[in-house]
Amino acid sequence: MKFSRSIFSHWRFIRPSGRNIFTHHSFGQTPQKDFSSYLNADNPISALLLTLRGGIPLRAHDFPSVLAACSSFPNLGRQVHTLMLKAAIHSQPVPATALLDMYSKCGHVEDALLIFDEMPVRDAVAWNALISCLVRHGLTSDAIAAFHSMVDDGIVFTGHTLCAVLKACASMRALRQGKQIHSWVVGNGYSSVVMGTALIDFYSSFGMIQDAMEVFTRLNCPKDVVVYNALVGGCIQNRQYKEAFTMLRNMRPNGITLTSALSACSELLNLSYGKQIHCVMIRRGFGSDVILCNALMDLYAKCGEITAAHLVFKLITEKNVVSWTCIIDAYGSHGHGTEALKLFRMMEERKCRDVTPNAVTFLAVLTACAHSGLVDEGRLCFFSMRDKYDIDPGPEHYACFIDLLGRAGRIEEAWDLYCGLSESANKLTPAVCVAMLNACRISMDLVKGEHVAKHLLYLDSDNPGSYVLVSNFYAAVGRWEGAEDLRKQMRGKGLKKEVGSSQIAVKGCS
DNA sequence: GTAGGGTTAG
Repeated sequence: MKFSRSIFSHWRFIRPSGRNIFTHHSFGQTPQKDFSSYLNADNPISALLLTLRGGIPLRAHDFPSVLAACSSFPNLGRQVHTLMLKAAIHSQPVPATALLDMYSKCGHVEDALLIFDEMPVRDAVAWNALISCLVRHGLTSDAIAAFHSMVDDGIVFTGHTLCAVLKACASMRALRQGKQIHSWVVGNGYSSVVMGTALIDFYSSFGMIQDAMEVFTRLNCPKDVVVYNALVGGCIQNRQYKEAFTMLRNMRPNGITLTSALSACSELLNLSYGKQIHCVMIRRGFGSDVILCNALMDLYAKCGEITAAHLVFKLITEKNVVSWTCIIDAYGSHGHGTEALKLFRMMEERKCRDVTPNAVTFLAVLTACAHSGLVDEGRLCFFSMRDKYDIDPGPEHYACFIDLLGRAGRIEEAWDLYCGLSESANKLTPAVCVAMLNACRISMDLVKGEHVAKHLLYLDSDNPGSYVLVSNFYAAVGRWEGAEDLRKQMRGKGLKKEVGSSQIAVKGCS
């Protein structure tokens, strides 16, 4: 790919650090040496595994780092808890706080709270860990209550406390209280880059991007990539794309920055910036990153660059269900149904864990069949959802399949499906009715069509689009008086069909 | 031992 001028050309090549905690995982002949080297090399999981296999016991001060490494492995974490009980150090503030945090990060809130309850002495860090745990799990009012209890207990709160409370304020939509924290932070010299990030995130969540920018500008300490990302993300969430791209030009991005940048490109359908971000991804060693590649692939496909989308797909080393769904949808929505089906079969053949097709994948496959008129393939796929994958087809799958049958003139088969749905009211959605009505229009079936039309107008009586569709149906089958009557009903209700619109970036970013 | 950034497919 050639780019005349890159907006991101000065971004330097830096490989992301991706140290794997299992990298040094091999049990040598000298466990004692391995044990301490694992701990020294910050590879606590391997040290823990040696301990659990009857090796050297962990020392009291080893527990916090081992627990921190267990935050994605709850079963290991529980085993560490048992070791702590045996060593009678489970109630000491430092290891107990680490234990609380481990349970919190593993999603075991009840266990985390139990640890806190059983702590005989609770210092500020223990309280902070508790408040963070409550905020993390959406228990915001409990978090605020805990903050008050902490103060009541005479514990002096810290910057950590205020960051967690600020997050709670954002999710409770407590703007005034959050602003109070801001004033307090400024007045008492609690500013830091972390606090600044929390404040930027807080103001962004209220759409107050100017205030977020002011926090950033006034930040009187070295700015790191996280605080930049918070502001870039805030700008994008608040649709301030120009500001976001200006910031992007003046920073050194990491994977998270690029994720935000790609989401902005997708929102704007801006392929030019997308291609430049693609170059940066390659230069910075993110060329195979599954999340970034999926987003990029989708952008290429949305912009009609199907070959580029496929190239990106091929480069993903660990393709997930989203990657496969994306590429199937890319081909399918551009009328390449056979290619989409070929990819779907390749996906099925993989039979790997995590790459099993899901409901979204099936929708992509059905859409692909519908766009290319592949009736038999579509039918096979529709029925394999339940038979082979135990996925209950949703109304969107029915709508798509009925549409496919309707276009092929298979009105009776479509009707049978439609009638079968009448028993489950939640599946007979306006979209299903629209698909069935179209099928009736194509087959000029007045009786069935009138039945469907009636139901559509019952379900979607305030949607002008439904009246237009029904009116078009009557016109198509030659019932002009019916068509005119519908238009009159629509006018009588004061409904007006909105004019369709679409947009694509031609120059610049907005 | 506790705090800050994003999450991709319809």
